[in-house]
Amino acid sequence: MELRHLRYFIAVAEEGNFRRAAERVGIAQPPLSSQIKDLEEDVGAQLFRRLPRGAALTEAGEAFLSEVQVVFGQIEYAKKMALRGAAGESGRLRVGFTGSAAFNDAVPKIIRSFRRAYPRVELTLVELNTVQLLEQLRHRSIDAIFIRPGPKAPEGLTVTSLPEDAMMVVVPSGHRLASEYAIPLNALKDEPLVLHSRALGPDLYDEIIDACRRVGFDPIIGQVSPQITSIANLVAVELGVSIVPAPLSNVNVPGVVFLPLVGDAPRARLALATHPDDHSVVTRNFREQVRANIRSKSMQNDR
Amino acid sequence: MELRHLRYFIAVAEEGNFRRAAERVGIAQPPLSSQIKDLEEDVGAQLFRRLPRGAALTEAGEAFLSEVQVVFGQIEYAKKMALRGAAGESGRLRVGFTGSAAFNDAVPKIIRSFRRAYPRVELTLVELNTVQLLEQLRHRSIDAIFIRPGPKAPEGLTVTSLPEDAMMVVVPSGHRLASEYAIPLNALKDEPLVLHSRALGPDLYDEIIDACRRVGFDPIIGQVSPQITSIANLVAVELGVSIVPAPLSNVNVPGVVFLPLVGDAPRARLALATHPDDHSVVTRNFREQVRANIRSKSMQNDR
DNA sequence: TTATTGTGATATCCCTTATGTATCAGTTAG
DNA sequence: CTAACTGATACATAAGGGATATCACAATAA
Repeated sequence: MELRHLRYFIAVAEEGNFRRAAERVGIAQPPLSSQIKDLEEDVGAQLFRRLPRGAALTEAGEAFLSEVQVVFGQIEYAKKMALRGAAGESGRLRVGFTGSAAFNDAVPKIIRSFRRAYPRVELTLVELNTVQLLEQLRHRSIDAIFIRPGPKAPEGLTVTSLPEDAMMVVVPSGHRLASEYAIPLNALKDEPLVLHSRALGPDLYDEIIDACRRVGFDPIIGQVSPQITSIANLVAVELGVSIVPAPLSNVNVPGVVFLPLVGDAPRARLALATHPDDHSVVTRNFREQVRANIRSKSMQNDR
Repeated sequence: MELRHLRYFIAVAEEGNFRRAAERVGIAQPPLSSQIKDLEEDVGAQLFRRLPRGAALTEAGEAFLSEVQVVFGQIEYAKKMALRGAAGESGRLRVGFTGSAAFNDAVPKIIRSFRRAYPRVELTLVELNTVQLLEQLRHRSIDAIFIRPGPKAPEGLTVTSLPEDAMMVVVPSGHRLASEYAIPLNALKDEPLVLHSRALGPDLYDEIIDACRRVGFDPIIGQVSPQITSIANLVAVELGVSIVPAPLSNVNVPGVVFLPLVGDAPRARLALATHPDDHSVVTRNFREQVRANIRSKSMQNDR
């Protein structure tokens, strides 16, 4: 059976007359009769009752018609969806981000604006540490990740840099530095530093250590935090002080004070990375959306 | 576009390889490439990304596939429904009946058993008077009717006779005959007779008048009832007595008594009529069901 | 009745087009 | 580099969808 058979069948059913139906579908009557006959053989039932004056649907034909009419609509819909897919307006996008990136207000803003622009794209969000994110991205089980990279971009990935975040010092409320407005980095040289495990995010870890060394001291590593987001909580119970990306100060943790750094300070870079072999239109659109957001953000024109 | 294109497309999508897909659909690889190309042109988007090692669906292809897969299932379903339709297992049946036929217990029993046997047939029930029923049947806007015909069957219709009902006399509770067990018809010769309008059911009307004449009197026509089913109510308010098909005595009307007739009495024939040009399998099945019910009823083997 | 008209079915030829064969161009492995 | 895959291209072939002419049948008109 071919769609042709169904087109002809519907024409005859609607015209109730082979000759007119033939004219309508643009062929002569005899081949139409022949095609209908073929269809009836395929279906296994007579679809029309041939009358001296036209043709009427049998019950089999009625039943067949009512089911078959939707086929063409379905195919049209399939074509439409294919075009949408080609435009990246539908599909799937799996986005990963580190805990520290999540608190950067640009990231949720980007996610929101993408969702508005492509509401038919099925969006999955995953929070993992940087190492896991990079691994998943290489396996193509995630399409795009927000990470905090080191001074040089990760190799073998397509990277789009986002505006850097400042870093802030976190000290317990009762700490001697708590009342300062801003402090230089080397004010921390005798303080035990609460840091996340290097294995979770080596670049940000190294950035902090390197910055300390640049200003002339080797930091004392205190408690190791299992997640970046819980550093403030460890500081609150006076296990040390820490240095975190500024957006983390948005989290309200009682018992800690966030202080800006002056002078040479570590940088919290933020970047979007995608797989270089990923030519998916959805991913491309997402990267484009990120760039558009960077532009509008730098113009203070977001939302 | 033809179904062939979709079959080929699905094969390539599932195999991820033109050569294997070609083998699977039983053609050579070059024509397969050509057909897919035609399909892509028709859809207006590239459906496959041709890789050095096989072919992968593009996003357009993914979207197209997910919509197109149901098409073949739909067509198979259409074929199945066509065969069901051919067997009279689906379709529509419009059944009409007169008010007096509705109270014959055979009629609802037949409807019920047909519904059980052909649950997919869409059954419509209409209650009208005999004249209207006949008219609708001739226009083919009803498929089958239960009527109370005269001594000779209506002409130009396919008629199946059902068992006759006895007729009973209805008198007000306070009537002088109310205490009898059974009465002869001519006991009513001086009583005004409540009858339905002759226009609603001329055959039953004539049958009653004729029976009275056979036993030697011309009945006095009293109140004319707009419907057969309300005759008992008119009798209850002492507008006269009446003669009705026995099944109507099942209706509980306070203030009336139903009495059997002895000797020569009018007959309440019951018949199913269908249109002779109606070769619908559903209608045929319904007639068959009626005959089966008559047989089982005569054996007291119903339900 | 007979003639006419309109219906779908049949017979036959033709030509479009789907398919097959041979081959090419590109990439990946060994 | 060669061998072995991949899909694309060029061209020949033949299957079959379609056109034309005609038939058989029924309803209608004359």
